[in-house]
Amino acid sequence: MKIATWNVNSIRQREKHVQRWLERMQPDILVLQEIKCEAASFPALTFHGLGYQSDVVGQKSYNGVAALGRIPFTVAHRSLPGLPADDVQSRYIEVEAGGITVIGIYLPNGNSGGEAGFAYKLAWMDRLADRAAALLEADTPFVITGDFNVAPTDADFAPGALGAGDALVRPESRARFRRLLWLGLTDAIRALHPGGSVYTFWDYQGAAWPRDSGLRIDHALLSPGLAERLLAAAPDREERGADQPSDHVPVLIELA
DNA sequence: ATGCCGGGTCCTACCCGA
Repeated sequence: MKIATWNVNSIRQREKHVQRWLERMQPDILVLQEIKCEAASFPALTFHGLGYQSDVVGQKSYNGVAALGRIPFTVAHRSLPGLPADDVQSRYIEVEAGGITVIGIYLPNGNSGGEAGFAYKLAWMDRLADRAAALLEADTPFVITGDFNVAPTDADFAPGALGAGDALVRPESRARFRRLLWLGLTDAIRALHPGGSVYTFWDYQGAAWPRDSGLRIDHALLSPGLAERLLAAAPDREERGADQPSDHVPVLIELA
């Protein structure tokens, strides 16, 4: 089973990129982040023509996530359980497919909005840990994948690519990421690539891509049973070299 | 740390991302 994630930075700008990538890689499930549109503007017909059903958690201008599947899937949640009822940010989709729960997330960046914006990120991560704990308690096989906006260790960003006060590396963000691991989840990319740079994002500015000044912030965390089935996990760097690319590349994992 | 790039939108100056 192949499960993938991709922050596309506007699906309307990246429709052709996603189409080509689906044809090339044939993931069973692909979750998307930062689609930056409402459901009515999502190019569902394009993907349907490739054999993919879709479900969209849309939002105008900002955020927005979606799931695409070439195997049947059902939607379990369109928002992160436990968040306040008046939270309007579209950042979470949870689907069930092939006997697995696939959670696609666009975790808040935390650098805008001052300390309140950072507190929102941390609260979101606390609710995510609650959700993971509930699924572990129920013995549900699951993967949480998407744009976590956390570089877990200093090996996960190029020297100089981030300042020490950045919300992507602040100790509070990293502590909450570690809590997910301590619950028993496996960081799929690091399990198979324990050393070195395995970046998933390169800024558009400052020639970050040609200098390979990247970040590893898109992740796939596996429940214990799925970790035993892990065959492959890697970002697809090739996509960053495409014409008019997203600043993130897809991350693909394969399970036996 | 930022806004050099590249999305978005009450359409064009300003907000946001990481």
